[in-house]
This record gives sequence, structure tokens and C-alpha cells, in this order.
Amino acid sequence: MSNSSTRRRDVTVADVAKEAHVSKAQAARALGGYGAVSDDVRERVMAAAEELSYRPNELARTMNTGRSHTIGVVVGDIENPHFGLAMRGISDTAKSAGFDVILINTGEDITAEIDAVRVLLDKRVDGLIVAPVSSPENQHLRRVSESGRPLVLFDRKVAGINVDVVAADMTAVARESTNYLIKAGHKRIAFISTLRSDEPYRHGTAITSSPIAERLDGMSLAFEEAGLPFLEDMVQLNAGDSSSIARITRKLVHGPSAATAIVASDGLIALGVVEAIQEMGMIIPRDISFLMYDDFSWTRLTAPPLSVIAQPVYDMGAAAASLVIRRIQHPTAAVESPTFTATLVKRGSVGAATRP
Amino acid sequence: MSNSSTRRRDVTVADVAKEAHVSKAQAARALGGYGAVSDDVRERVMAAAEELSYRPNELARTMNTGRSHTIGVVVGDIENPHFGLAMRGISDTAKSAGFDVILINTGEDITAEIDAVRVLLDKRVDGLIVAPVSSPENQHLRRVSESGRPLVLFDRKVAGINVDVVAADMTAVARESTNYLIKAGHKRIAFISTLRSDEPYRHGTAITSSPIAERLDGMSLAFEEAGLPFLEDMVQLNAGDSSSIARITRKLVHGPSAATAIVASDGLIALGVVEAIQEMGMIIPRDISFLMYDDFSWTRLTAPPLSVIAQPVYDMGAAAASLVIRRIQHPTAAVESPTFTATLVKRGSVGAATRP
DNA sequence: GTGAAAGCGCTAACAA
DNA sequence: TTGTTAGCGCTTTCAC
Repeated sequence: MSNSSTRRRDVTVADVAKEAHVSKAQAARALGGYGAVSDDVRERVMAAAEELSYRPNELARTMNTGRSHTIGVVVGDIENPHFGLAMRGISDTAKSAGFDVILINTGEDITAEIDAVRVLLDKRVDGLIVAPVSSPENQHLRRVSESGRPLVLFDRKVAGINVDVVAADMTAVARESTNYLIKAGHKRIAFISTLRSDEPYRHGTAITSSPIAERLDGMSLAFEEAGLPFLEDMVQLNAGDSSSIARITRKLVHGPSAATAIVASDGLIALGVVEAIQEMGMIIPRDISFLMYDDFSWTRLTAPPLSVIAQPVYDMGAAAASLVIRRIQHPTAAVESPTFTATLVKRGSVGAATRP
Repeated sequence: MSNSSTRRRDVTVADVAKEAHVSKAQAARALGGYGAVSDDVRERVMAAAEELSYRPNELARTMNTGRSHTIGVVVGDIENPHFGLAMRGISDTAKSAGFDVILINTGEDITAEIDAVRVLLDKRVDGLIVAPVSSPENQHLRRVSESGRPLVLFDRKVAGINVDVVAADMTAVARESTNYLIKAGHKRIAFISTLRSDEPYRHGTAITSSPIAERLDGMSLAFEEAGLPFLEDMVQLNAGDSSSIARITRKLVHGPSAATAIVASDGLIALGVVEAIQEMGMIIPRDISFLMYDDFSWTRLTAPPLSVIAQPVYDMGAAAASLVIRRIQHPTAAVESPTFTATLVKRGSVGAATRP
């Protein structure tokens, strides 16, 4: 009852030790739950701690042990519900394993990502989950491995760096869904992605983003099987903001060799594409068919509801977390990363091709 | 060139000092950019640091100075684009002021929120921004103030705790939009909120969530001005998950005293309400009018596009960040919190009331 | 089972 | 301007 409210200096082990009439070491052992402590001492220490409302200084603890019981997460765009859901999976799993989670958002900016990784490393997180921006830059990720802390990549593989990756295989579903479009009579199927690239897409262009590469591989495969040519100019990159998305969409639907179906590489692009289509007064799927990656809730609200490619995002987040946690707890043990498959959800946005 | 790759122990000031042939203190001063250091020494130290690729241990630094140059953010639901956008505002502002931002997501769970605040406090963030779950529990928030670190509340006021709040005033816009609905002939205007409550809404029920209270106040005001009764049973709380949203919506549109307009208290509820309306085969705004809080992108995609109440969320995030930063840097100075106003965006989802 | 004392990597008094 | 010496709050030898 001495001083509870506006005390400036924090209560330390030394204070508790004094109050309990034991040595600092014993108090620390009782408080930290390690070493050998007699019941009598433990009780007195705990009582004193309660009395003084002692709170351990986690920073000091981390400095000594090197462990923070925290896992750091770096994502590109937290506004994207895809990552939001993944975060839930991560948080839930981490929490039940006794780990805290702290998140840094990078706005899909590689510089920010580098900073974020540095900050998290500086804060001595025990492990990292990173959904990397697609960029040749990967020094910062390599630095994580060098620091001896486990790293799990989310959504994207990164070339030249050997760590666990949690990502759904996109090749199979891309092939399946392209097939689905081809069967509906589509030959000119456009694919729009945010992926930055200085030059237009050509066959054999090295795609730095693994999920995009897989999507294109799958498409290519389907075209091949159908004996159709895979038209390079139907692949549109650099759809970074809404104005470029609108521009690309308008360009794709005009002219004699206009696309009869559009595939949006993610939910954000989809938003822009659908809006542009509607603004031009075109009706889905009467005038043009549409398919998108990401199964967001709003896709069921449009008329017609949109066909999508869904990933088990929550589970993938959970898997990433348990992967990184297992690596933290057993640095040497072999752990196998689970595989995830995306699925095609047919709703109403794909119809028969209107033109040949 | 001695050992760069798999070094276990980190390089410390002591190592740098030795390499540069100066005292530990001088090395630390040069590295930390404080105190007085001669050019000669600084250069030698910097060179040595570079050579050994020294990275300061931020934890040790924080332990001594008490400052971490980090601000902590706690939000209820990061999947909600509302918070995603706010986060961008916070991050951008913080970054340009030299602060890092770490985020913890609580899933709208008060226990998780309490934990999150504790974790962030334990990590010695310099200040906190919290979008609090609506709950009578507020001890943890009070504890922040007691710790001497600035706290800014986002979106919701919390009773009995005197800190800065960044939130748009909802009363005026609620009044304006209710007025708009009344002018269109609506008398039975339903309002659906996630707010948990053990009993149905009654006039004078104490609403623990300030933004919801404001919305209801605004509605009530508009009804009063129009000389119409504010019907209590049109206010539906506990719309926590999609099944209860659907149930509530179905209930509201049936019977002789069915609602002719529905107002959704946030974008997540809106999703459920619109879906339920569509499933029942009703057409907006022919059969029922609809208005929602939160101006999400997908609201422009439905047929018709939805009328919404928009808040300047990015700016509010930015304001929260600069507020907390100013308090960190000038703990005593008087700072005024900016005010924000929400606006009614009329699109196509409100029509004339079909029934009296 | 207990306690004294030596760290962790850094900043900050205090002298010189 | 420099170096010496204490800390910060905790964990961890190492004796007893």
C-alpha cells in the first residue's frame, strides 16, 4: 500500500528480493521459473512480487537469453484482405504456442521491406515470416538466415535463398482454369498483373515473382494442350494503380483482336478491372468473361457473382507460424513444409466466348 | 576480411573500439552520434564499424535510454480495410519522423487487446495508438498512461480515461443521412451494428461504444426534427457474424412493420446485409433502400453502387501518428487534436420508400 | 538450495 | 576532447 499510482522507477527483481528477504539471484530464479528454488522462498518471492506489482523487464530478459518469444511478420499490403486473413492464421497459431506476433507493413516497397526486416532483427524477434515484395533484392533476407534466426517466406519463393516457403501451388489451378475458359470457347484470354517489368511480356521472359510465373506456366500449359497459341500480348504487367488498370483494361477489350476473357492476378486488380468494364457499359459475362485470383467476400455481391481462384489463406498463415516456431524450438530437426492447393470456384462471371 | 559469414557472436562497440584504437566510450559516442568526438576519431571508428559490419544492439540502447523510436499500434481487425488504410497513414507519418511502427491485431477480443498492450509496453514502445474494442474494461489503457507513455485512441472514445482521441464526428453525418432517408419517404429505418449487448436496444440504453452512440444520436435527432418517432426495434445489435447478420436482415424485412431502409454500421455488416437481401431476391433500391458506413472500393461495383458514409481514414491515421509523436517529443506541450468529419456519398442504393 | 559476482551491449556521470 | 567507471534489469556461472 506504499506507492501504487505515479511511481516513476519500475519495480525490479532487486526490490522484490529485498521485500522477500532473499538474494537477488533467488528472487530472479523464482520469478523467471528456472533453477532450483525452495517452496518457501518461491512463495515469499511471489507474494512480494504481487505486493509490489512487479513486471519483468522483457528487454533485459531478451538481452540475456537472446530469446524474445516474439515472431515478426513483414507483409506488403495489409489492406489486402489476403494478408489480413493470413495474419489471423499466424496470430492464432503463435498465440497458442506462447509467442507474440508483431507486424510491419511495407506498402509493397522494397526499401521499406529492408527496413522492416532490420527493425525486427534489431528487436531480436525469434523468427520471421516475410511475404516478400517481388524484387531481385534479397540481401536482407539472406541476412536473416545469417543471423541464425529462422525465416519463412510467405506466398513467394525467392531465388537464391534456401528457406522454408509456404505458398499454394498455382500452376495446377492456373492450368485448370485456363482450360475451363478454353472449353467455353475463349482463345484470347488476357492476364493482368501488378508485376513491375520494364518491357512487355515475351515467352521466356524471366518472371521474378514465383506465383506469377506459376500462373503463366499453368496458362501456357493449357494452351499447349489445347493446341492453341499462347498470345504474348494478352499478358499485361505493370498494373500498379487504378489508372493503369483501367487503361490496360480498356486497351484489352478494343480492336479486332480484343480479349474475350480477362483473368485478374489478384483481388485489387480485379476491383479495377471490373469497375473499368462496367464503366464501358459492358456486361459480364455477356460481353466479356472474367476470372480472378483471391476469393474475397465482395465477389459474391456483384451481378453476376464472380468466379474466383481461392487459396486456403488462413491455413497457410497458420502453417507458416507453426513452421517458424518449430524451427525456433528445434533448430536442427528436419521439418517438412505442408503443401497447399488453390481451387477454382465457378460462379457466374465466365460465359461462352461471343466472338471467335 | 576475417570472418563475415557464419559469425555467432555479434560485433559490439568494444570490438569496434579495439579495431579503431580508441576507448569504448569514444567509439560509442561516435557510433551513437552523441557527445563530443574529434573528426579523426569519428572517421577511424566509422571505418572500423564498416569493416566489422557493426550493427548496434537496439535493445541495449533502449534499455539505457528508455527510448525505442518505435510506436505500437493495436487494432481489432486488420482484415478490415478501414484499419488497413489507417495503418498506412500511421506508417507513412511515423516513418518520415524517424519512428518505426509495430502492429498487433486483436481479433476484436478484449483479452487479446490487453495482452497486446502489455507486450508493446514490455517492448518499450515510445507511444501507443489503440483502436479499442468496445468493452467496459479499460484498466490496460489506464496502465499505459500510468507508464508515462502517450496513448492515442483511434475511432472510439473510452469513458473514464483522459487521453487524445482521433475520431470523426458521427453525429452530424448520421443526422444528415437519416434526414436524407426520411426525405425519401422512409419512416422505418433499420440500423444494424456488431455492438454486443445483452438486451435489445431501448431509448436511453447506455451505449459503450462512442461512434455507435453518435450514430444513434444523429438518427434520433433527425427523427425528432421530422416529428417522427424513433422506433427502438429498428435498432439491431449483436450482428457479430454472418449468420446473425443474415438472420437479422431477414427479420427486418418481413411483416407489416418491415423496414423500408437499412443502414449498416460498418463495411463488414454491409457485406452480410447486401448478400442476405440479394438471396431473398429483393432489389436495391426498388424493394429496399440501403446505406452503409465505410467507403470501401467494392461498394462501387455492385448494381446499383452503394451509397456510403465516408471517413478520411488515411488522414485520421496520419493525425493519430503525429499526435502521439508530438506527445513523445514534447511531453508537456499542449497539442490540439484535429477534428474530422465524415461525409455522405450518395450513389444509387437509396430510393423512394415503397410502402408508407 | 542459496548467494555473490560476473556478465549481456550499451549510455552516461565524472574526471582528467 | 578523451578515458574510466558505473550503471540499466536481468540471467548465469561458480562456489558454498
